Amino acid sequence: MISPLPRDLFDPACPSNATPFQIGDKWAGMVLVCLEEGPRRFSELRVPLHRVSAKVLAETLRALERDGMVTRTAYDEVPPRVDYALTPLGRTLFPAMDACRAWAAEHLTEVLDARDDYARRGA
Amino acid sequence: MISPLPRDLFDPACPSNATPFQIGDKWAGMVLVCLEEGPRRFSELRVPLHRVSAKVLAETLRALERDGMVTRTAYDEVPPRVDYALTPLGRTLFPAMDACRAWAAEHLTEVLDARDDYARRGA
DNA sequence: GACGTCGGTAACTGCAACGTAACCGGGGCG
DNA sequence: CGCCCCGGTTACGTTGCAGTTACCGACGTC
Repeated sequence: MISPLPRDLFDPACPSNATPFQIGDKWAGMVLVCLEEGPRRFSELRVPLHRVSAKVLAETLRALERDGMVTRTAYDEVPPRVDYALTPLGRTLFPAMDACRAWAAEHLTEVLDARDDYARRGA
Repeated sequence: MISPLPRDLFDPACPSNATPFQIGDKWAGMVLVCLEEGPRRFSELRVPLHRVSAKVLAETLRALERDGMVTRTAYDEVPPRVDYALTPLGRTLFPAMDACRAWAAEHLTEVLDARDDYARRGA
């Protein structure tokens, strides 16, 4: 067991949930963040990503595997076990992702204020 | 007239077209890039963004205006004239966008190779 | 009077994303 | 026997995004 994933990515206070950037599809960025500290099993990923159905998580993981961002390792055991880990290529995404998340953390309130102003002007 | 927009953003060689990142929606990032050098009219934006329908471009611009990224200025003239310009907040996005585009420029071939490998393993 | 310009909007259509629920194998366990 | 475990797959329905087409007003031009 590596360290737990303490963050709730769906917390409205979490900038990653409000970033205007996305990686690939809607969930791929969050999956990469969940893998940052080490390999995870399918069902471990489902805990922090509880808003994602198994189907969509499986599709997201296969897309990331296809693009060389993660590796999928199946162990021939009972009960079956599979884990997913970042590749070196996947790790190269973090600087860019961090820049996006930093932008969101810094400017989120400005965006929300702009939306309020816009709504009031329309009203 | 400011300088023209020479790049074809849909050129397969253009990394911005292959970035796994998006800003907001599918087109917003490209619109911001097109506005980087100065204000543009609606129909000027349609030239480099010729793959976007007028409807979607209008929706994208309104979303960016709502979020305080661009300003819309309508001149009461005949024929009507409207232009769009980046706000200071919109300009703050460029460092993060540049990080994303740099990632794509650097790693695009690796992603394409990974896809080829994946397709061959599946075949 | 017909047509073009500019910056859109409205209505319709198709399709991809996403969610839900059921089901799978192959063993362990009560 | 019957049910649980894990890591999914399959079928099916809904939602929302994107594209196409047609149309608008107010004026200039042929």
